[in-house]
Amino acid sequence: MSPRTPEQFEEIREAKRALILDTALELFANEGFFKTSISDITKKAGISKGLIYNYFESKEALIRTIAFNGIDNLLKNFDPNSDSILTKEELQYFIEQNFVILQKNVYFWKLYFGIIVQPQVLTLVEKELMRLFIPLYKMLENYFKSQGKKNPAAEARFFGAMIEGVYMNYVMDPKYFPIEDIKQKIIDLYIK
Amino acid sequence: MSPRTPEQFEEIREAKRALILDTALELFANEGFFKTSISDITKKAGISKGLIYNYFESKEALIRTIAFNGIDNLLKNFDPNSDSILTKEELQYFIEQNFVILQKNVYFWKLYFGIIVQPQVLTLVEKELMRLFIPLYKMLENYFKSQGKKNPAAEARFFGAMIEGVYMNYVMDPKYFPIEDIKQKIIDLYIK
Amino acid sequence: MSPRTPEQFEEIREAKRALILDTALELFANEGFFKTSISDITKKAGISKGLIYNYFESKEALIRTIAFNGIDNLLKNFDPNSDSILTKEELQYFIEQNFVILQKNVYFWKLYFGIIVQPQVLTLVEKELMRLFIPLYKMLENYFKSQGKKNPAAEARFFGAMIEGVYMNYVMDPKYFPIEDIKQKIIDLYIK
Amino acid sequence: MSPRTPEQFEEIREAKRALILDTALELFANEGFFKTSISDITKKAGISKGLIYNYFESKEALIRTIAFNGIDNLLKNFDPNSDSILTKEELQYFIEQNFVILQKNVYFWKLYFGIIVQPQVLTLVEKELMRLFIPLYKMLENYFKSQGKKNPAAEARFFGAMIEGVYMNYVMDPKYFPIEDIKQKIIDLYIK
DNA sequence: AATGAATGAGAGTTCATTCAT
DNA sequence: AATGAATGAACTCTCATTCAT
Repeated sequence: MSPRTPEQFEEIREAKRALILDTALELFANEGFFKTSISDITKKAGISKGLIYNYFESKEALIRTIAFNGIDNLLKNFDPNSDSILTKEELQYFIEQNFVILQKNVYFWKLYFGIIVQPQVLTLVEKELMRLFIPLYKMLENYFKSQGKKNPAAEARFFGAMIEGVYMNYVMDPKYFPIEDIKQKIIDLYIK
Repeated sequence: MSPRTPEQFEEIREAKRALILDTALELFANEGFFKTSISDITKKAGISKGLIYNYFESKEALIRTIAFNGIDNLLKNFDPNSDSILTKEELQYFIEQNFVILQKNVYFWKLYFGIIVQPQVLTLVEKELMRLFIPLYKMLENYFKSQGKKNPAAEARFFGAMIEGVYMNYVMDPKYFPIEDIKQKIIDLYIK
Repeated sequence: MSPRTPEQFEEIREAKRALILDTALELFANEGFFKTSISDITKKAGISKGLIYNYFESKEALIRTIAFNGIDNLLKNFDPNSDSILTKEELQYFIEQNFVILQKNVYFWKLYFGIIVQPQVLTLVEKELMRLFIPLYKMLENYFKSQGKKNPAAEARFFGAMIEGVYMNYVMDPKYFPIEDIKQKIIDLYIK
Repeated sequence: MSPRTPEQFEEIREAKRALILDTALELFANEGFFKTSISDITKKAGISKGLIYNYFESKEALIRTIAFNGIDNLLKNFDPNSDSILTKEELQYFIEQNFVILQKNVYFWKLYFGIIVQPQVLTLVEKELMRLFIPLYKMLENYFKSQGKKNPAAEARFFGAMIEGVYMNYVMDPKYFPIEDIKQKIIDLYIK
């Protein structure tokens, strides 16, 4: 008869919040942000339409939260120190980590591509996403400079574009894309 | 004041059709398919809302036409003969052609990425787009086989993914992406 | 830690009830009935959303209670005996009392005008409000009749309308409305 | 078969616009702005829900248009020249005009009171409404000054408040409010 | 061939109210 | 007595599409 304790409420909130985020991520990733209605999300999550606004201010706030969560989660796995220069072994580890992360976060990467290819749509999110990759590019640039490359910035951008292309092809067709062979190919290319 | 000949009518129709397609392509590419309303297109094209349905059955038919036109236009520039095997010189030409086409069709490629990253959205279009690239992949596979590569299919997919990654980075940031350096880098990589 | 007596419970209930009524009055008056949500009230009162329904059946019941309380409180200050006929001195006192009450209950009067100008909205409340003014009108009518006025009913309604107009202007702009001058003007007008 | 001429379209638009404005004014006046939904308006006007947005940007734009139209229409009947000073005869005409206007625009005045008593709701409209009455107050002030009144500003505000009170009582109960008697009473009061 | 007024389904969002605790 | 998560109906607004002219 007595009300739930604040801790109980907090538990409920956390669980429900996570349910909404997970459901929304899956739908946004698979169906696209615009094709996914709030109704779609609440139906799949088994909650009422109103409840989602108890947890998120708006549909855009929802995707922004998802995007930032994803990036946070991502960067935890990298922690690139852009000042120190990578050794070849560390680059190999970095590449391999990339593939681990890719395969563990397919939904997130689908969403990521859905966002970046429509810049005007979610400007804020997109700008933030970009900014988060800057340290990674810096790190790569430093590495290529240390390797005596003539144009380390271009090398870094090529590396990034290549990885992004591989990511995109994988998330679009994870079943048949020869991800292992391609990982090996990239390692051979950069680690000799 | 004399009545128009059937040929003149046809000319007018063709011009209007092209106007609609061009306008829609630009808007779809820059603003995204969902953010672009039929009204946006007719306003920018200076025509009435009804007229667009005189030429296209629906908004989806419109984007499908644009996508197919783009692909057609694209393949004209390649005309890959998947039976004959490329020489190294031909591959170099193929790569260079790729970059020419990329830079000549930025709008189309923006649209392309907008479409493929949301498969469920425009299933038909996406399926067709994929199918059109099969001969190119076949051609690449044959080439890598002729070069004695162990896994020519994976090599082809890697090549395709890499190109796609470069394309995507270029269309998102054509001003600063070091496209020339990267073209050279790819040529060096594959042509030695 | 000793259990509370029934009297203490009653005290707590009364205090909570008053808190809700005061908070709601202020918000209804300043922001309007429709613009004020139950959430707004509970937030400002520092209570939970459920609690308000422990004290009031519905949002409409809440405003109805507020309106009736206000009127009760008002009439206590007048206690017009509609049978006995006012002297000039008593009318002057009545007028002066009016201005005291106006300045002491600005929130209530704001709410009052918010309610009466939208009759269909809160029919019940509005009907009740009207009914409560009948004795005042009767009293005024009697007074004007005793003063030999040809049309005492019209005189009473004019008096009422004038007062209402002054009230409305005051609550809308209490800082700059020259309330004292106007009180004097009315006294001069009716008391000679 | 040929499309309507621009003139025909203009005619249609004007007629429909007027229908929407009239319907909305009646509903806003009688039921209140918040109680009246866009659906209520379109249902009563016999049009589809979407159409209203072909003519007005939003519900607020709709009430703003109605309010400004009403004021425009009103001021046309006054055209107060705030520099020249009214004679007694002109003041009498002004008062009589007031009552003509009141009785011809009952819906507008209901709406007017609905708006001004909820200042926070439609700030913009309300501010504008107020501004439009300034010349009238100025004119009254000048008149009372010319009559040798000690406090012409307060006299003007009292006059305005009294008129407003009468207006409000009339629109709330036009059937029984003794408007003619009260008009005479005011004329007697001010014209002697 | 061309117009744009009109439709209506469905979107995102709000909020009075309920209810398990 | 008290909590706040949860509901669902109703809201404002959008937009692809239709159709009379």
